[in-house]
Formats: sequence, structure tokens, C-alpha cells
Amino acid sequence: MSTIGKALGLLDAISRLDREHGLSDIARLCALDKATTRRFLVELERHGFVEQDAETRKYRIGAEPVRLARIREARFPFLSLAVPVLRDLAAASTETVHLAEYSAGRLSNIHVEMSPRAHCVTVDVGSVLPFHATASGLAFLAFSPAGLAEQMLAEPLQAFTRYTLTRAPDLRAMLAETAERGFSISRQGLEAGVVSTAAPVRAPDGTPIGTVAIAAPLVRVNAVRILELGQQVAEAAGQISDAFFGLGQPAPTLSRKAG
Amino acid sequence: MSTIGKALGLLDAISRLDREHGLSDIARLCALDKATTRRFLVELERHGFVEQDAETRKYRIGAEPVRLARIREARFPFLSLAVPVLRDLAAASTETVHLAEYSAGRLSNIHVEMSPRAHCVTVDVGSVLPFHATASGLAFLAFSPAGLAEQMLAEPLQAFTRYTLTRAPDLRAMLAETAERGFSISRQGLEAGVVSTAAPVRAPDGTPIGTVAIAAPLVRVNAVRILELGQQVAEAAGQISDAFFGLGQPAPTLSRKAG
DNA sequence: AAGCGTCGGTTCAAATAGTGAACCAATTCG
DNA sequence: CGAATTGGTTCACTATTTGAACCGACGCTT
Repeated sequence: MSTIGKALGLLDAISRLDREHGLSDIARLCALDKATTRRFLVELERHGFVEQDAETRKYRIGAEPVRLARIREARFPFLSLAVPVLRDLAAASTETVHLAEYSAGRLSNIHVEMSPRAHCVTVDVGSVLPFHATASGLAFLAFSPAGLAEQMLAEPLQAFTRYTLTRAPDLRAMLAETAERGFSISRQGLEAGVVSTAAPVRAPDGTPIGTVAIAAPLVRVNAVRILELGQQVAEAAGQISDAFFGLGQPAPTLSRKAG
Repeated sequence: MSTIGKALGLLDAISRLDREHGLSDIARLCALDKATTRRFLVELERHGFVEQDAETRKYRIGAEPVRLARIREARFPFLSLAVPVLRDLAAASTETVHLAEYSAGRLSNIHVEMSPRAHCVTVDVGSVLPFHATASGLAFLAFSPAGLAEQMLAEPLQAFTRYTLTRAPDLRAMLAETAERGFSISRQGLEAGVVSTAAPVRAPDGTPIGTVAIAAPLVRVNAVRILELGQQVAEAAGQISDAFFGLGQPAPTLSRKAG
């Protein structure tokens, strides 16, 4: 594997940590030598991708990604156009809403609007969503070229709860349903006690570039309510697609590479 | 130089481009071999740091930095706390306001609030600010340990306009003035016809972590007005420092490494 | 339509960079 | 107090990166 790949993998590992960690910890986590890990961290730090706390000597994500993200947002204002819609959706549904973007073969959460209610689902920004176990993942695959779904189903599928669908035929059926319905539903696929529904944000040519999802506590949704939420999420996703590609956007095409 | 450094340098080069470019262009710009450039781009793409347009084959910043930036913002909400203050400042001053963050030895623009006026200064988000030629740079250095300023002054200083101060003694005088006054002033240092004033956002221990600046067309400011704007910018910078470190923030320390 | 330049992308021997076991010195813990 | 961490460094060994030369395709000009 290339050195660059290893270093960026290291950065990815750091991004998944819930708190700051030290050199030895990070080395163990990435199964890299301590010396190698250190060289990577130093190099990443030189470029602002990680920062080292001067006191604790622990490492965290640096400020350079913020700069890069702002540049991307300036040309491709996905977040800034989507957030108002998400806010409205959270208010209308009174449930937690989140937006994911597809990149590098993964679907990552990039924004969360919390439910105004006291009892609600929390979702981490920056987390990577498994395709088979989340409404977002299913919504994304259902509207992508069939090859992508098959590629994802071919890998071993982790069961996060005892409700997680892990058999390809079951998932294929879910995808077919989703494609017909216009939105996906996941019942406790990733987290026990949580039901989600999601719909794709699509480029003009139809390929999804991300998803918008609603996640609600199981106790608040019945068969009728989930369809209601699904309608709302599909509506919002359509709105974002239109807002984004409707005016002025050069509609960039994305090569849909393997994960 | 390490391969990682070269690859991240390439990413940095792409970030500075005003529009998307092709492989050969980028290779030329970075003085790297085409084959090497391609391997880097492919690797960066695999991890989502760049995207290649499927049609034009040109490269642009990818979505992964957005994910990383959101993670950082969730733990270290510099932007989200600063933006409301910047908005108020833009409204109060009726001039363009921008926020910069120090990282990897550079001061980068991470947010801009445009002046409500028709005739106003525009500032690019993501751009890197030269320390000696901008109000932000001077404000940052004036409140940093003296060693950092001397390090920056030691390098050859580019004259962006015929008003740019490039001699170390002149700049040292400016820094002394700035430290005393509490805010910096730059008259056409980077752009002809633009006057700026800036103040540092500081961690509890006093070291600056960024700056907030106002940039106004020369024709709208006289000696009195610039001091007025300076007062406002200093006030706003103080507000951001307080908002950020006042409550709950763990006040992380940053190792102040060379540029 | 032939000629030329440039594009994105690929190949493989030569050269350069990355690697990691062993080693510090400084903390932390029982 | 000593055992087991921690972050960090060294240097002989070796695997990875490098780039000139190559390809087919596209878009000009003649």
C-alpha cells in the first residue's frame, strides 16, 4: 500500500476517535509501528491536518481541513443550501434530521439538525454510515446503478443489532421497495430503538450524491407515521436537489469508484 | 522530502487554484512528474480529498475535508461561535469582515461576511494571508511571542503593491504600534485601494489562535474612521475569544511550530 | 486528411524513500 | 521503589517511489 494511503488512513482513524489520543494508542489502533506513526503524524501536523496539544501531547484533527472545506463549500455549496431545508424538516417532523454525502465509496454524515423534543435520537457528525444498516445507505443504493449495490452486498455485512438485515436477498428486496416508494425505511438496523427513513439527493442525471434522513425513537412511530415521515424526507431531498442543481450549478459529474 | 509532504503539498496547490485543472496543469504547477502527480491524485481521490470530474477529467477538492472539518467544528466550534459576531460586525461597520485561523504556520481565511454595500471589498475564503502585508497578519504577530514575528520577517518579503512594507524595521514599528493600540492597520498592503484593520482572537493564555479583520475601500476611510473600525474589530475579536474560551471549552494548547 | 501538439494515462528499471527493532528519558502506577 | 507505561529517536535494511519513454485519443492548423 502507498505511504500516502497509510497516512490518510491514519488521519481517518483519528477522525473516528471520540476523544484525543496519544502516539502509542494511535499506532496500536492503526497497526503501524510507533516510529512510522510518529513520522506520519509529524508530517500531517506540518500541513495542519492534525494538531498536537502542547500539554497532553495528544493528537487531534487540525485546522487545514476546515480551510479546504470552506473552499469546497464556496464552489459547491452543498451544506449551506441544504441546512435551511434540514432545519425546516426537523421543525416539521419534530425529529432528528441528518444529511450525508457520498465520497470515496463511503456515505458520511455531514450535518445534523436535532429534534426539538427532549427525548430524541442523537447522531454524530462525521460518522460513516454503513450502507446495509441505515436508511441513508439503502436510499443511496436504491437509486444508484445496480452495480454499486451488488458491490456493497458482496462484502461481509456486520449485524449491529439483532434486527440488522445482513442477507443479500433481504437487502435486495428492501432496495426494490425503496426504489418504488421513493424513500427507504430502516427499523433498528444500526441502533436498537431507532427507526429511520431517508431519500437521496440527486444530481440532474439522477445519480445520488448524498441523502437526507429522519431518525426517530421507535416508540414514537407506527406504520402510518413512518410513511408520513418518509414523504416529508423525500420532499426535502427533492428540494435540496433542486436548490442545488436548479440554478447556476455547473452540475459536476462524479466518477463512481469502488469503495 | 517525504512522499506524504509532497502529496499534501499537491493538495494545497489544488486548493489555491481558482478553477478546476487537469493532470498536466497540476503536474506543471507543482513541478512534479506527470506519473507521480497522477499516483498522488489517485491516492488522494481514493480517500476523498480530491474528486475527478468524470466528464472533463479535471480535479477538484473532494468531500472528505468537509467531513473532517465538521468533526473538528463539533469539538472546537470556532466558526459557529464566531460567525454571529462577524455578522453583527459587518452590519455595524457596513464593511466586509473576515475571520482567519492560524494553522501549520499560516494564517488562512475561513469565513467572510460581505459588506451590505454595493461597493465593497471581496475576500476569498480559503486564501492564505501573508503576515507582513495584511492587517490580520500584523495583528497576529503583534500578540504572538516575538520569536514568531522575527522568523516571519527573516524570510524574503514580497511587495504586493507599492505600499507593501517589506523592510523589517518598518514592520517591527508597525507591530509595536499594533501591540500598544490593540488592533492593526494595513493601508493597501496586499491590494491597492483597500485599507484593513484587524485584532487577534486569543486563547486564555494570551496566544492568538486567529484574527478578525475589516477590509474597506480606501475612499471610505479617513484617519478617524479607521480608528473607529479598529475599535469595533478589537471589540469583536475579544467577544469571540470570550465566547469560545469562556464556557466549557477545554482551552487546548497549541504547539507553535515554525512555518 | 495529414501533421502537430497536447491531453490523460501507463510501464518498469533505477534510485530513493520508508521501515521498525532496539534504544532513550520521563512519567505513571502499584 | 521498581515495573510498565509513555513520547520520541536512531540507523541498517529493504520496499516503495520515481520519471523517461511510451500509448492512444483528442483538437487544432495547414
